[in-house]
Parts: sequence; C-alpha cells; structure tokens
Amino acid sequence: MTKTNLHLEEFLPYRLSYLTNVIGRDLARLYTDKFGIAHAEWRVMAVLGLSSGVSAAIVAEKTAMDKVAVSRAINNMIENKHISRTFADDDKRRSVLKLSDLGRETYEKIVPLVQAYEKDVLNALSNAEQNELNKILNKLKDCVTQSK
Amino acid sequence: MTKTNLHLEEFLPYRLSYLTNVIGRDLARLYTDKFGIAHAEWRVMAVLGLSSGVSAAIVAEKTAMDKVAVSRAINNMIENKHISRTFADDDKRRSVLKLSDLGRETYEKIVPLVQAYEKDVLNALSNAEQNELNKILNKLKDCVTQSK
DNA sequence: ATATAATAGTTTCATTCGTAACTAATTGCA
DNA sequence: TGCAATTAGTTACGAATGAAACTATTATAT
Repeated sequence: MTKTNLHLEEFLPYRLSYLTNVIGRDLARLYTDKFGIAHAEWRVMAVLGLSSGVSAAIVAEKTAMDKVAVSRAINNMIENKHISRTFADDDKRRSVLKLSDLGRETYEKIVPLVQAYEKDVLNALSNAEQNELNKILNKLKDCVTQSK
Repeated sequence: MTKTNLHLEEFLPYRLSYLTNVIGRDLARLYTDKFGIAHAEWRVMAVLGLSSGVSAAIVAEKTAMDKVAVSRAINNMIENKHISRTFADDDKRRSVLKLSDLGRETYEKIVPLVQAYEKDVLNALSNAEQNELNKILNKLKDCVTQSK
C-alpha cells in the first residue's frame, strides 16, 4: 500500500504560483500605487510601448489576456488619456491603439522601475543560474503550451 | 539618449505569470472538472491531507491565501461534506479541521492526477535541469520574501 | 478583578474576472 | 449579388476576490 502524500512546498505548480503572486504584488506597488495604473492596463501599456498601432486582438495575444479584459483595460486607458484609439481604414472593426504623449511619459517612467525590480530579483542568482533559468522557462513554456 | 524598451517575452515576471496561469488552468481541469473542487478548496484540501487537525489560520499561512478566502473555502467544504470542523478545547475560537472520509477519498484521487501532471511537466527537463530549477526557485523565493 | 488589547474567524460591500450572448463589420461562397 | 459564417470588440451577468468592519474569545496589564 502506497501512502498518498503531496508536499505543497515541493510541488512545482504551487511554488511557481507563490513566486508569481509575490512578484506581482511587488510590481503592482510600482505602477498602481505610484501611477494609478491597474495590472491589466500595465500589460496593455507594455505591449503598446513596443508595438504602437496594433489592435486589441494583438494585445490580447501578446499578453495572454482574454479579449474582455483587454477591452476593459483599453476603455479605462482611453478614459485616463493614456492611449488613443482610431479604427483601421481597411477594416472598421479593427482598432488602432497608440500610447498618447501622457501614456508614453508614464510608460517611460514605469519601465526603469520594473526593470530595476527584475534585476534585483535576478541578482539573487549567479550568471550561470540566470542562463539556466532562461533555458528552463523556455522549455517549460513550450511543454505546457503544446498541451493546450 | 537611451531607448526605453521592455520586451515582455523576456521579462521574468511576465514569463512566470504566464507559466503559472497555464499550469493553473491545466490543473483546474483535473480537480474542478472531475470533482467539482474549486481552486481555493483544493489548496485547503492539500494542506489538510498532510496536516490533519490544523486551524484555518495555519491553512492560510501554508497556502499563502488570505483568511477570508480560507474561511469561504472551509464553509463550502463543510457544505460539501469534504471536511469536518470542531473547535479546540483550549481555545474555542480556533477551528480544528479534518478531511472527512469523503474528503480524504477525493484527495487520494486527486493527488495522483496532479502529481502525474507535475511529472509530465518536469519531464521536459533533464535531471540536472530539475535540480537547478529547485535551487533557483528556492533562491528566488528567499529573495522576494525577504523584501516584503 | 477588570479593562484593554490581541486573535480567530465571519460578514459585508465594492471591485475584478470570466463566460456567454450580443452588435457591427467583413469575408466567403453559391 | 446576397446570404451564411467569421471576426473584432462590447455588454451583461454570475462567480471569485480583497479590504474593512464586525463578533466572539482569549491574553495582558494594571
């Protein structure tokens, strides 16, 4: 007879989710507390900062958010004047999203903060470990995504 | 002049949260779809499976859930007959939580499923990488927790 | 002994989130 | 052309979540 035992502290999904939650909370302090940007909005902003002019569907794809969450974030951000929205000439359904001047200003303030935080976390690891982690996260991502 | 650039696909917090979400969704299929156990309830169950008789506060601590979430999960689980609750003799505020026979039965069905899933994911990695990942996750956890 | 503080847990309320149903625009095909 | 199917995005609604206020019990300090 085998004993059924699950040690949460050693269980990969639990450990990942724990880390993710703590890091998410720390990051939220950087953009929510200081700039009033909600998590979903920050993710949209992060996409538009690099890929100006894309549609809501592209944002959803790049952030792995669902389209409802993206739609809501976008509407808030238009409200806040962080982005502008027009519609594509060749397809009036498709939105064309861009950071406004204010949005880009905010983006450029937030990016160094979150990058500094990331660096801080990564500094807990040696260079070799950082490289390993990269490789490992890529492998895990491929593995879990394929099974979707 | 430095360009402000944040590549989401290379940003550690994003990658972790992506992985966590996909894995969480996969796992939920194992316990929610088949046994009607919600995420919060599964986490409580995982603690009680190993540590029978602990209080709600201990469950909250071990799962990193907040006490409101634990309270609700516990009430659902009492409703579902998955756990029993008494109160400690020496402190009538403190609950004493145990899996019921039904609860343990369910637990013993779920554990092998989630362990098989974890194994599946870990099989994407070599043994050496699995060891590295262990070490790295421990380091990261210590690093982020200390800054709380 | 009694008042105050602290602790365990619950309830309330406001927000967030996701699924499903919906509208509007476009595409495909007969 | 014209009708069905698809796609982009929004709205509506129910479930999950979190912060704050609350109840009940126990610990502490005078």
